[in-house]
Amino acid sequence: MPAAEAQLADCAWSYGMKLSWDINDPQMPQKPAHFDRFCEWPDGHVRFIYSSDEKKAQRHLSGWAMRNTNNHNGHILKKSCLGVVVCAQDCALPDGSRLQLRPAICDKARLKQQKKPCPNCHSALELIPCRGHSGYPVTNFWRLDGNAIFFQAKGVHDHPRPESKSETEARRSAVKRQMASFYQPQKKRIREPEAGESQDHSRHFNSIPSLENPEDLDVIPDAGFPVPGQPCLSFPNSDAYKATCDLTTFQGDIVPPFQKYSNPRIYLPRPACSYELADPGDANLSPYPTFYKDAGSIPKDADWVHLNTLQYNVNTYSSFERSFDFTSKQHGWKAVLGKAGPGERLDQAQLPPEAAHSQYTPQPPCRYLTTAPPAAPALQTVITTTTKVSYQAYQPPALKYCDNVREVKSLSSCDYASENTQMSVYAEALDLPAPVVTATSPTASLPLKIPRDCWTVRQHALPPRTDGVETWDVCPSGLGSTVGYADRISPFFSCDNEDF
DNA sequence: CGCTGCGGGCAAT
DNA sequence: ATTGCCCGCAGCG
Repeated sequence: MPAAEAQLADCAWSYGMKLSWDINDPQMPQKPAHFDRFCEWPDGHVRFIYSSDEKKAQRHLSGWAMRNTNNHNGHILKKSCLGVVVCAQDCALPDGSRLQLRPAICDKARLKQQKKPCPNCHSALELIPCRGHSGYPVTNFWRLDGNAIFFQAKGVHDHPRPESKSETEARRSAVKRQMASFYQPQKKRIREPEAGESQDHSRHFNSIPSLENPEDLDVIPDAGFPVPGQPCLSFPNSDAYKATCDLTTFQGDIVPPFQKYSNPRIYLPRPACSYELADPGDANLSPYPTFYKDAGSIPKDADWVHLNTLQYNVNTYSSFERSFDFTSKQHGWKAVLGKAGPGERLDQAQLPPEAAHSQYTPQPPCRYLTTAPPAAPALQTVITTTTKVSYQAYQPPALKYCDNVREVKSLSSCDYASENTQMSVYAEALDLPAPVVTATSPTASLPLKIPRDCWTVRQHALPPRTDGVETWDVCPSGLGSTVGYADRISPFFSCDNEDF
């Protein structure tokens, strides 16, 4: 897996953020010196510059479920996030994680999808809309200019990651094959793994955190979770990564897949830029042979059929969430939003974004990287205040400058990282309320372990924009990272942005 | 059948 | 004017 790791490491570095540009600029940077590796899970206010030869950029792919949004600008493709489909009852999958399906992009298909029952507990499915951009869905912008594809994201996803597109597709194709083989009379039930699907799954199994009592575990997060500041991290520890790869634990849905590790430290090695399927050579690692609990009642729904795989594929960071009381936050969020079924979106849309943000925020590791020590009461205060600030900041683009570096430093009880793993972040992006919650979450009681316990945020003397926007460098210690850290630090900066 | 991009149209700000 | 979003259409796999 060295190649994949290298890829991730590359992906973690954003050239696009080093340059000063906005997707709406009349002139894009001409002839970029080099291009960014494609990042499948961009989060936060990030910008990438891809080569126009980059296939995935050409197709405007994203791990997030992004749908086309008409912005009446033929030159800039805008997409907005659909969120994630979860079980309305928040039921636990066999491994303890939560269902997180990829919302169908097509409206009709999505409605249909939401009418289906939870493949795990048969209760309703529920679409968690994305409100990561000041109450609106996170938006991604694509613009082709010359030999470069410019990508800009606005907002921080305030929901878990859905399945990636490749995972969904793999699952669908797997279902087809599954059904095809099942309906062949006397066909053996223990199906042989098929390269096309197993390659994907094997990769994801490799990334499965092993756990029994997630709440008791130390977690070293990486990009397996929506990470505004580090959407594409490399594995912090490849040994640990391998340590979670005992595939024999996935050979049945009765045996808890993680029981072997009663008290492990969890590494969440899910590749953030996992758009490539793994080596088909791992075909024998497919979970399918032991898939069905009851071969006599094979569901026809793709989500059903592939559930066992899905739970590993899509929830590699669910254990992380649980480690941070994710579910309770989710419930709190639901409480605010009211009960919802399909079509809830409209109801939720009526809510002030502050409510959603302050109640429901799956907390990316990087947010915890700011090991802010405040206790819960302080958290509440900050949430209220900063969300307001953030929201206000979003309207009139009156710039206040982010000049308090010390506050940033105080966010992380850490040393300072090496210079060559830095990324730049524009202070202009500091506008989102969502990270406020997380940035101030007390981590002292949380079982989180941060890689090298350190992030660096410092003012950056990079190409000053004429509009007075300043640039910041943010870097996780010892790790290449990307962007969006601004979102985490925004509340403390009380920065307004220029509202891209 | 679903994904994707396009573009008309509407409503709110 | 901008932004968000709904809708339908067409091309594609």
